[in-house]
Amino acid sequence: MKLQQLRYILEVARHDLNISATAEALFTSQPGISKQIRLLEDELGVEIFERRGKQLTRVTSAGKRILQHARQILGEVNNIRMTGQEYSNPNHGNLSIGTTHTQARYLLPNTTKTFLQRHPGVRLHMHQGTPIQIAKKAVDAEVDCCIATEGMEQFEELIMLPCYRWNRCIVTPLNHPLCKLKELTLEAIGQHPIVTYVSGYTGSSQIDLAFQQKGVVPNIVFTAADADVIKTYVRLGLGVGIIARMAVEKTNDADLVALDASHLFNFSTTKIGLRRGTYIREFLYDFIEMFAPHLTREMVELAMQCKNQSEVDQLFSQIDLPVY
Amino acid sequence: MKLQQLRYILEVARHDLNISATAEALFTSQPGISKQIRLLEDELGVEIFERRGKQLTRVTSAGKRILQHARQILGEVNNIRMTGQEYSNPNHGNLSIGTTHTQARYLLPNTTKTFLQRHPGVRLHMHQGTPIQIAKKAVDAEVDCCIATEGMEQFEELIMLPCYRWNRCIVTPLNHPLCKLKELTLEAIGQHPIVTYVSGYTGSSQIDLAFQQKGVVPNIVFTAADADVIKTYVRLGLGVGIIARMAVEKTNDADLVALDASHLFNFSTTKIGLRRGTYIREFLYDFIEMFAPHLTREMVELAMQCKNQSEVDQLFSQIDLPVY
DNA sequence: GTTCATTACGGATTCCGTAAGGATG
DNA sequence: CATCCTTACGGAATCCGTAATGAAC
Repeated sequence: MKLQQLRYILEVARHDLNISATAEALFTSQPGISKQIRLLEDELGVEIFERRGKQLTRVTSAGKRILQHARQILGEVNNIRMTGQEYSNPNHGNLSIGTTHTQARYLLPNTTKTFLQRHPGVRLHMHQGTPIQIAKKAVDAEVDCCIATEGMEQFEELIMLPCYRWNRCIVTPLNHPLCKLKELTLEAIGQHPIVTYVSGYTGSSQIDLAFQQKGVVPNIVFTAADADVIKTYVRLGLGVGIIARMAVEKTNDADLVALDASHLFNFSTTKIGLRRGTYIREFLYDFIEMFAPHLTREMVELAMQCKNQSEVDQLFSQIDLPVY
Repeated sequence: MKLQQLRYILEVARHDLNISATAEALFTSQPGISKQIRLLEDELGVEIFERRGKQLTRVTSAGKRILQHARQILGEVNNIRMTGQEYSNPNHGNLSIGTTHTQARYLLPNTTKTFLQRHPGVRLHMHQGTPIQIAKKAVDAEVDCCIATEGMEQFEELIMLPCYRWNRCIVTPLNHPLCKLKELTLEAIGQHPIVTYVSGYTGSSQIDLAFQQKGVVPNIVFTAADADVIKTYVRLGLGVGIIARMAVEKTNDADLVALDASHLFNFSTTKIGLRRGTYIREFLYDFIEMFAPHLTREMVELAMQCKNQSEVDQLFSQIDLPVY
């Protein structure tokens, strides 16, 4: 049994059982992969892939188990590699973080700035995308961690650490009718066209939920993936915006009015997602703690040992998260 | 990184950092191992072993971590191998069980007989030894599981599943003064020379404990590793025996009197020890359940996922064990 | 001087890429 | 006939054993 054989079967499984495509992706030849897989199957005495003629049709039952173990093995191999790097060059390396626009634009700048000053040898890579996209990248080990508010729950392999809680505000042009109300209500908001986040982004599900519970059908005329775009359309008079409170800046947004709407929507919690079994380098611990001070190395280590997310949630149930 | 390199560093660590001895044990050459280790260290950029001149003196801090991961990897590699065997030949294979004399002689015969009938393709190997010896074999994967009453607690890597509870009896020659007592007491026993188990065997610690708590100093004239030897010396009139109740047989021991002593000693619990992360083949599940019917496949799987022994103990806290 | 790890080197094996062959839809 | 896996084969790299070298106790 060779490590590459394990790598090959995993990659072939990932590429829909297409050896040619796998070979291309791995910059090697089909016959090479084909042969190694056969050799492994011969050695083990079991077929890992089911074949119809010369086509791989599906993973056998034994294959499924073997793939599971192989995944584990390659994860540990990576951990060994990381251990090597960590000790040979603790201050150098790469840190890849998947985030959404909201985090990258409004929350992370301070953290990253300090981080880069403290760790001049580390190169930081920001992968931006939808929560689901970046969660997938975390699962596939393309990024070391991901930061988002929703969409990560569906990935069993991710451990999610709560970072902070936040709520929304309504942004309107100056002198908008909504500004004159004594009390902001969903019903009142519902009478105006609304501009807000695309479904699946930045806690948008809580917005839908709140309106639904009140029996108000919001007139959402436009949705965007980030607050900057939303604010632009609010400025154009297209409607009132519902965005995260931290996405309003005093200096840049002086031409807008931000009305706090914390009483109208449930709070959302932004989380850091880490792949189970991933190696956490010293500077990643540092980054996490800088971003969310309660996520000390000790807490993160405890959380990483949890078997499922509910254990993690329990671990943090006593902690007061910062509110933005 | 190669699997053999990982195997080599583990074996060298196991052989007190002696590459020559390791080479001999693995039937290969020193230079081969030496070189592969160097190659691995070069690849990782860290020394795994500390050297004084050309001698390996100890494992570096990075090395300790790497060894940990390597252990994990080779365990999974073995699991893949076992999966292969399981599927290619579910009814054939080897089952190695480490046990003490007491189990092998008095408890296991029925189980093994039925087992061999049910699984004609499986070859059963009994490794006999002290509880500590067989626990070590389980840790080193030389046996698939071990069965003993004490001595296994000190091995973190073992998951211990309770099988049954048992207590002792006093065996004497016919017409011995102890037989005439209305009530058997430790004080009475203490007035006769005693023949019992060697320390570390078959719950001997409970015997010491009971006497100690009563303030009686037992006159132990002879100890042996098994009840058969003890009974022989009782027959010779050397003293009264304290042995496990299940070690008395009606037919063979008609020339002895067995006095129940359950009220004098704490009950002991015999357990099956399984190495954490070990692969359990179908027929091993069957063997375990035949030996201890409450240890169903489901229960064993649950127990194997426990992080520490106290979790396991909790899992079985509600279960009524058989008493012998 | 004995033990033990490293370096040097040569033979055998393994790996991997190209090219050709065969099966499927 | 286009796609895709397998077999065949040759060159390159790797592995492993023997022999020689050198450091430590």
